Amino acid sequence: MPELPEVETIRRQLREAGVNGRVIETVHVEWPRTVDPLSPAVFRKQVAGCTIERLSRHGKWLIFELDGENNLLVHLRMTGGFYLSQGTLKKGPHDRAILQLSGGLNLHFRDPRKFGRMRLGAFPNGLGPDAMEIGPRQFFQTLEKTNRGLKALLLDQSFIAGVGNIYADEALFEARLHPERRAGTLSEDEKLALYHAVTQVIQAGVRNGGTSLGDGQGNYTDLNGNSGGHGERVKVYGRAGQPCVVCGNPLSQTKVTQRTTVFCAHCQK
DNA sequence: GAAGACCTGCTA
DNA sequence: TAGCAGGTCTTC
Repeated sequence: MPELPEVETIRRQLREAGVNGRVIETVHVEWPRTVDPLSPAVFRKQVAGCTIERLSRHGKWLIFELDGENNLLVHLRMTGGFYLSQGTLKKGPHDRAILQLSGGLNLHFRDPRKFGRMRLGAFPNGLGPDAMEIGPRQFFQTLEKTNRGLKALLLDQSFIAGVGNIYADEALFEARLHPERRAGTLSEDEKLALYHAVTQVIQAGVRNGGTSLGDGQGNYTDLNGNSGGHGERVKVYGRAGQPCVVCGNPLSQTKVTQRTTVFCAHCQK
């Protein structure tokens, strides 16, 4: 569930909570595959005793910059999230890993579907420029190298890092471009519209503290268990059959690259 | 590309 | 009970 804005919200909240500067004293791994390919024992050994110097992010990866050789790289995948507790450790039902930090702060990595991953490394591999930082030139260059469908391209993290299913649909709607439109057919104006749409949608998501939809179990909540405020601003995702906010025609739903895709067949060409 | 794998829990 | 989910990997 979490895309760039949700990860960024969590990063900011972790920083505000004073996680950086603390020593990781004890590491608990409750679901071994969370730390794959390392064994829990090796992972614990490598992480325990390190200081969290800074928290950064690239795309959907949260980066705990450590004082050792490695950084702790975390991907929340579909249902991952963090919460904090203080004092005596009480494990929650979906906790997959817990870092006990200096000062009695416990950082719980919660992940009902167990897809989330914690890795050790300098930096996550295979990512293109971050969606909050990509410039128009860079965006255009990559766009011009391919003739793939636009939705598939936006979801490709090696093209642009951080866009997921919700924000891809929202960006394509804002740009008035059909999700299966081929990159090679875009006019200069359309390329620019897409660039602005992607950056605007992502930035709006960050400003509003991320997107939560419905109240399902896997739904995104921030560090404090609160829903993101962007859900009510979503114009197409999850609104199939409802009227387009621009033209009033019902929104269409299809599958593109095996992902649910909602768009306005009238407005998006 | 497409399809399956990885997983659980909610909704219809 | 079947179907679906905000993500990525691997294997055709």
